[in-house]
Amino acid sequence: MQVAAVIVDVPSRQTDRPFSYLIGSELTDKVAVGMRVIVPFGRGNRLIQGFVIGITQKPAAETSKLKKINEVQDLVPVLNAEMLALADWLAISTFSFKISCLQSMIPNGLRGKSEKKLRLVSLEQVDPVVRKFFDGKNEQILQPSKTSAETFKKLQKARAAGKIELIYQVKDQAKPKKVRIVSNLLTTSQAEKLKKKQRANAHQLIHLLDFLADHPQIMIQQSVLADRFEISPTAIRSAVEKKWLKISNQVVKRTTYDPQKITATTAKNLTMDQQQVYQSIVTTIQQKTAVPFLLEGVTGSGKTEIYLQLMAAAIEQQQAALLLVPEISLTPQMVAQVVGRFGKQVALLHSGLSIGERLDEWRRIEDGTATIIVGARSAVFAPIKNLGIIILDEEHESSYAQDSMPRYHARDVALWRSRYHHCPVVLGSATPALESRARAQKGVYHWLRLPQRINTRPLPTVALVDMRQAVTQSHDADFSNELLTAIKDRLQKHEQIILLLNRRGYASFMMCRQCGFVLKCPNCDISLTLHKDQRLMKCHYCGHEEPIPVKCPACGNSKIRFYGTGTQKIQEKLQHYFPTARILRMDVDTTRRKGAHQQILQRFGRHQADILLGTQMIAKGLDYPEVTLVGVLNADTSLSLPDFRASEQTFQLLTQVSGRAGRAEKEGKVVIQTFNPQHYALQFAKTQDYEQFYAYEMHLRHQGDYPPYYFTIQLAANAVSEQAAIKYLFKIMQELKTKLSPEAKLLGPVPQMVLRIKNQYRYHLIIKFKHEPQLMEYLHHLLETSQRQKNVQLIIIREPMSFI
DNA sequence: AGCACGCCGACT
DNA sequence: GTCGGCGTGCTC
Repeated sequence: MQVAAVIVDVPSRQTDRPFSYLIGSELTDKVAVGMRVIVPFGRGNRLIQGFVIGITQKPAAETSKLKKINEVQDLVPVLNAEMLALADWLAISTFSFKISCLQSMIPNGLRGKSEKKLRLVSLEQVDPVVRKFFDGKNEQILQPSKTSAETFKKLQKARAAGKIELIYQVKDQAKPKKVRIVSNLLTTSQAEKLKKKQRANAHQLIHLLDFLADHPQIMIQQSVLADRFEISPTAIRSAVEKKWLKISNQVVKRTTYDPQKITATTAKNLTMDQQQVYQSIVTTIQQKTAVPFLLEGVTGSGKTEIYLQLMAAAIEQQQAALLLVPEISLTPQMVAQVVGRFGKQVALLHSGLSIGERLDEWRRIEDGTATIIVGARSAVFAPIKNLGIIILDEEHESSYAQDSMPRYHARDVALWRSRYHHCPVVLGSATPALESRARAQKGVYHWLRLPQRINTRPLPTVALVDMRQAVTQSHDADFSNELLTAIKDRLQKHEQIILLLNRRGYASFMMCRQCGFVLKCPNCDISLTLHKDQRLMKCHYCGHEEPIPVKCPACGNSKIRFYGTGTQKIQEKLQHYFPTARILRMDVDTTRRKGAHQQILQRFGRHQADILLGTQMIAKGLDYPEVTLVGVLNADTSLSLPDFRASEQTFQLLTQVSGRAGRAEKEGKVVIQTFNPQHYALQFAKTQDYEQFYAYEMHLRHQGDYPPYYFTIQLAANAVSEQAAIKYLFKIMQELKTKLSPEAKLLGPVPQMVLRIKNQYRYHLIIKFKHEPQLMEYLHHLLETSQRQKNVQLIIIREPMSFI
């Protein structure tokens, strides 16, 4: 008998192992490793999705107790041997559930959605609430979020009484797209003849016949016919009736860009520096060796052109290329560059795609139609079969690390795949992550540098403004006179301005000036954030929201104030200073709608606004020649965070945003406002000297025993009882002390930055170590046994982004 | 995660 | 005496 090992879609510690299912005779030859199946699971035999990770032969005697696979969802496996091996490695190295790893490798559209359908069996003596739920129909899908607790209970009761039947089903989320294809049934001479017969005022039909005469036997999408050739649907309908045309439905792949709208570009000549870098890397493509490169190149040093030519080299060898960029850098500009060079063999994967578009792009990669793959973090799992090169641009970007299970870093996955495919990886950045730069130092990565800007244009001048003094002059804590003067000057010259509001670890909250009361979330230990546009106070951790109070909930006084600088407030101020300036604001509020982000950038690019005001998201990958001034309003809010990476992140942000000034003919200026002008991160940002920053920061990391000198692991314990969480971690710490070598360091248990979230107390323990061969195994053992510690949930995070 | 089984309080 | 609360433990 054939038995399949199935990883079921139940993300929990206890179900994180293969379950055996019988492959019924009707499914033999239809089930293969890597396919999605639907299986009954648990006592109620509810149907859920699963992945087949192995098939074995078993004697019939051993299979009597096994359940059978219900259905096979694929004709061809969605996961190949590489992906299954990668999932194994990912699950182990990131302490994640296997199912979470597998799910993150396929497009969302292939992820089955479990649904519960209720069927009314008997109409006799049915509770009115239940009757209302079914609303005249005899089947209804149960949506727990939309069903009231009362209805829920009544439904359960009716089910127990046998009046309702519960049906489980698994539904696909994406459907293939069908389009209407118009086929011309006329020959040129027929069309000409018919044209002469038309009445002179039948403009539409004559126009259509002209087209048909010119394009005999053409098959074309109806929408294209309408858009490009301006043939109205009415004319098409009447032509179909006249049997000139035939319309049929055809399954098509949705496209995410239109190559015809993008101008083709050709390879540019490389400078000597670029040529050298290119040569070192291209050799490893040709020799098919897995060499990791760190390409450290200042902004404007022409990294992108090298990427494009390296990808072309891979294509020349009949291999595919993967380019990873941070989500926010995946702008139409960026896409146009790649598509302009490679045309329709480019596949794009980013969050702006619909489920269906994403599925189609994934299929194009999978079947080998697309060989140049550009995408954000999760594109690192693109099902590319024959990889020639992987490029990770802006490799220091924290968005490459996923902060939910599986907590992977795209860089690590890229390195793994490079070893699997025997192809090089290029990690590119102007400001590499310290870890990467240190590895280059040690020779783990092959270090390449581009120290010169391509046109030898000087970097923009950077001015640090000491806000402690500036405030006394301008009487405005947000704008110094120096910045205001600079803005005024650029506005007069019709040049553009980018203003960055560094809002990391910063939000506007409510406080009573009478009694000092701060409005907090009832479930979490965090103050609620003001969302002016939605007229709500919101909790960013659990989603709790409540109306904005008009008087203090504690003392009833109406002297309440909202603290913290929001982009909205800054925009109002700015408009007050410069009444005629056109200001675009980009923050979470204005970009919530899909595509809004791109829209704002495009408007700014077309110079339909003078000032772009925004948070972090405006700092990346924008290249607007008209921008000659970049202002950073509050450089140090991110510095004050109790996090060992605070300086690094501040330096990277400031360097990056500075690079936005003066990219073309005009010289750029950067004004950075700060309350800590003497801080080294700001001083080095002023001189834009990464190497010096690196040396200094490494010295501090060494002193503080921080990464990259130590590896780190965070053990987080969440529990309703504060004592239980502390006690559990304390027990682990005692045990760890006996297992670890003396050079390993343990910190904690200490409360996490936000002590309580969703009514769970959160503590953690940090392990810093250099070489502990037994540690990973012990931690996995810990997770397996932790399920018995019912009241405490243990989460293990390898190399956490911060310790707070 | 769900779902059933099982053991204690407030109702007919 | 039963209904139903949610603690506990298992899912091929």
